[in-house]
Amino acid sequence: MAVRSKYNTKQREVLLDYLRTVPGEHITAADVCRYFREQGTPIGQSTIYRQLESLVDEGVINKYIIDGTTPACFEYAGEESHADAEICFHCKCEKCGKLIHLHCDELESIGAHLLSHHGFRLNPMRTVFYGLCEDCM
Amino acid sequence: MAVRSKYNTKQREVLLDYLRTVPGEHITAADVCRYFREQGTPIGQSTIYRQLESLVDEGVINKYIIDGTTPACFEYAGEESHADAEICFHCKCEKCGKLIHLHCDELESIGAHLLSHHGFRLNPMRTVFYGLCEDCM
DNA sequence: TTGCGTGCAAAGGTTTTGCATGGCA
DNA sequence: TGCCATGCAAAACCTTTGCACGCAA
Repeated sequence: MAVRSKYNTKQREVLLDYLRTVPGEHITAADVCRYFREQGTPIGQSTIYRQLESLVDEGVINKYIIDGTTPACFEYAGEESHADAEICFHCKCEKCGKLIHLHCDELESIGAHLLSHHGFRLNPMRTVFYGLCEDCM
Repeated sequence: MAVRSKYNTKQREVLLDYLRTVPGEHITAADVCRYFREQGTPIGQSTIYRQLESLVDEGVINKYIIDGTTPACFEYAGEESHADAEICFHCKCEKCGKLIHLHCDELESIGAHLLSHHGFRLNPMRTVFYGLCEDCM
């Protein structure tokens, strides 16, 4: 990973600028489209999809896929060495569809447990806990 | 959960019959459609999607979503009463597609943790851990 | 008889692709 | 100058929905 794209275009630059202003937030491709449209400097959606894909490959942003029916969301991860990258878990309510983002040390430990006891390297970015949220219980 | 559907239609019956013949295999909605079409007894795709959804709700089959662009796949899980069934977690390898069933007290404790600390009632039947298995690491 | 299940067709929504144009190096 | 990136439109894709008809209980 960390394969830089060949060209440094204006679109790539402003997209990165925007992503840097919302670290830790989860935004969709549609959010990005809307943001630049409302700024008066729209970017083609294919460009946005293609740039986001590149940035994921480079490790600059993370991509979260919740399920097949909701759009994928992206999160700025940082451009330095990301040894300190935060792990984010997701809980999705089966009833109201609400998505909850969790940063929790205890949950992070299950990754280590799965690896040491079950020989399985958990990918938290792809893993979603299904169940019932507080309001729907 | 485990809410039986009200009617026992012919389509539901043959769909279940088919699923029972491929336990442990991962099949897509399109696979099911094609199977019955080739059998000469086609079933409408909306029926298939709706029945599969019901069966997931009832816990008879599991649904696995790899990502947003590939079709979801389903796996027969069994119809025994799940009232006293032990809790079973699933790990799916993103690379080879292998599915691992886990019975583990430590993992079960995360359900309690999610409930007490995050107000979220985990549904283990629907939750899949994605990552890499031992062979693919 | 009641109302759920079915099936066709069409919509829905996200993501990808074709292709001509424009811009970076 | 040589490619790559862009952007528009349209396609591709899986899945869901509307609606009339049929069938289970």
